[in-house]
Amino acid sequence: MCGRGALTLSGDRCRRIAGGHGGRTALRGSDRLRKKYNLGPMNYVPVVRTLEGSGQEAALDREVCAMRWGLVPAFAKRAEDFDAFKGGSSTFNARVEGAESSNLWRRLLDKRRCVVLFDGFYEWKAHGKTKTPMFIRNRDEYDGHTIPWRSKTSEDLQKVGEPDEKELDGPQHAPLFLAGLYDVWHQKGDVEETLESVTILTMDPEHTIMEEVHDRMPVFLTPETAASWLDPSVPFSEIIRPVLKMSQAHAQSQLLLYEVSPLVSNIRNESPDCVLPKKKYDEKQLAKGIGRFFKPKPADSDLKSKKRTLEDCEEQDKEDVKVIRLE
DNA sequence: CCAGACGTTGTT
DNA sequence: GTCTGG
DNA sequence: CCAGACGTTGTT
DNA sequence: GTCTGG
Repeated sequence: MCGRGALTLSGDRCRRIAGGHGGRTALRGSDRLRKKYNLGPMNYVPVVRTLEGSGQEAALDREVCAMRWGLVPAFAKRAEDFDAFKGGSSTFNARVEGAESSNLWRRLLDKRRCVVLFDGFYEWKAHGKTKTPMFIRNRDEYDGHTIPWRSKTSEDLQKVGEPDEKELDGPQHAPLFLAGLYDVWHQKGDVEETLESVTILTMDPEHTIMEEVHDRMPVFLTPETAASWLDPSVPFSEIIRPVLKMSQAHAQSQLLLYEVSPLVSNIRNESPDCVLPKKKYDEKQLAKGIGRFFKPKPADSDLKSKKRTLEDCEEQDKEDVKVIRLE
C-alpha cells in the first residue's frame, strides 16, 4: 500500500456507512468528494472521525469530512515540507511499526485516529521487470457495510444496523475501512488557510493474500475494530494489537484481488474501466473493434486482399453489434 | 542553549 | 509539538 | 503510487 | 538517475 485508490461513494453514502442517520453523524466538505476511479495522494478522501469536545463517551458524535490524502502536521511551517511531490517528507502512509517512537506520528495516535473509506485500492505486482496493476477490495459476500457505535443504546444500534436503502450511488460491495491518522494545519501569516489531511497506516502483509502482491498493506479495520479505533478513550497502546490481528484476519478471508488493465497506471485515466477485471476489459476492447488490429495481417497488399480485409472489418463490425447487444 | 528533523515505497 | 544532535 | 520530462535559440 | 505532475 498504498498510493492509488478508487472512490465513488457519495457523501450521503459515507455518512450512512459512518454510523447511520440523523444528527449523530455530520457530513462536511462533501463537495470535495467526486467519483474517482483513479486517485492518488493530494486528492481528497472521505474520513470518518469522532467529533472533539462533544462531551462524555455516551454523547460522542461522528463526522465524515473530506481530507487531503498526505498529512501535513499542525506544526509544519510550510505545507510543502510535507508534500512528497515537492521534495518534502512522504506522509500519505505511516508505518505502524515504530509509530509510537516517531515525533511525527506519536502525537496523533491517541486523539487523531480516523477511518478512511475506499472502494478499493491498486497495487502493482512486480514480476522481474514488469509490473501488473491489481485491484483490491472487499469480496461481494462480506457484509461489513457500516461502523457500529461503541457503548450505545440499543436504539442507536438499531438505527445503524443494516443499510436500509438500496445504495444506488456506488459499488454494492462493502467499502474498505482503512486505519488512518489526521491532523489540522493552519497557515501562519496574512492568508488564512486551514488544511485537514490524513495518512493511512501500513503493516506487514505476512500470512495474508496481500503478501503475494506487495511487501506492505494498509491496516484494514472491521466494523468492530473501526468503532474502537474511533473511540478516543481507548489508548493506541491498548488497541493496536487487536486491531493488527483483526486486520490480518480480514486480509486472509475477506479480500478480493484481481488484475486490471494498464489503464490505471496513468493517473489521468479516470474511467470506470480502471476497476474492471483485465479479462473483462480486454473483452470490451475486442468488442469495440480495437482488438481486430491484433489479428494477423494479410501477407500481400494487393487490391483483392485489401478488399477482403475491409470485408472482414465489416463482418467484424456486425459481430461487435451482436456482442454489445448481448451484454 | 539553538538548529534541524520529523517519512514512505521501492530498488539495489 | 517534541526529540536528537551538536 | 506511476508517468513523463529532463533543453535552447530565436521568433511571434 | 532524479525530479515534477497528477
